[in-house]
Amino acid sequence: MENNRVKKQPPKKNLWKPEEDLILKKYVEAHGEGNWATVSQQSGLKRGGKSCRLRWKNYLRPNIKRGRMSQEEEDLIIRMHKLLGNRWSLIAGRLPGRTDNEVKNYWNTHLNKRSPLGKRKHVDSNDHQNDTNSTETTNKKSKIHTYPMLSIDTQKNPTKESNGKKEEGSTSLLNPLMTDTKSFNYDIESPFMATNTSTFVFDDEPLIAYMDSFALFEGFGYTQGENYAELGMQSVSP
DNA sequence: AATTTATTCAACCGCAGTTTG
DNA sequence: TCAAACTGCGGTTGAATAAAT
Repeated sequence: MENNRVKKQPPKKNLWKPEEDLILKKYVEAHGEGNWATVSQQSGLKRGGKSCRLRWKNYLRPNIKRGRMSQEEEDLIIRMHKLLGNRWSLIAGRLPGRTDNEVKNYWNTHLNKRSPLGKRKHVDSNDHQNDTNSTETTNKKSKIHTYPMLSIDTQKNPTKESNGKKEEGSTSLLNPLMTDTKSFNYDIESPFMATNTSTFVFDDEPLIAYMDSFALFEGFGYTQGENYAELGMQSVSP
């Protein structure tokens, strides 16, 4: 299925061509990253800045790791997704050489289906935000973020969702929430527990928010086996 | 062998946060 | 202070390919 997908590459609409890659690579190596909006003008590429940035970030930048995820990487994705939800850039930040897009795709195609509740759409179908207009509330940057493990209702947050730059691979998942402790509601769900659909709402910001999420994550001290047992999941190769 | 269905993943889209003038 | 431009993110799409019929 996923093997030998590169054997033949007929021209595909909007797919980057090797010569385009070369131009972009040389340009970035010469001028550095950033200023993506001007790349197409300066380099002659007929691509938008966002497309150039994405191509560089996901395929051209140094130290990109291609190919199958190792068991260790897969385990880490599962564990981190339990903690972080769909924070793909954060998860990818802990996987050297892997991109958020790759992690996201891998989750959606390989791991999500293994979840007892199936794909995210099924997960969402079970929660409050999917009552009626699910497409509005679950897609894009909806104000209510629902993750398998942790969701943060930012509408109840008087401050901005994030007051700082999202730091790729950083440890500041909950840091933005530290700015105001007055009225946060955390809906914590446990989709991996087949019978548990409980929702916990904290009126006060939990202590967890003050901790480095990854230090916390590591501090759980899970071994992989224990972690899977807790998740009700099994470590199964694709 | 031909057709249909399922899967994968690169790329795009829209939104929100940040920066700049 | 504000608006426009830029940047980065997660969700979604759709072509290519594999598998099933």
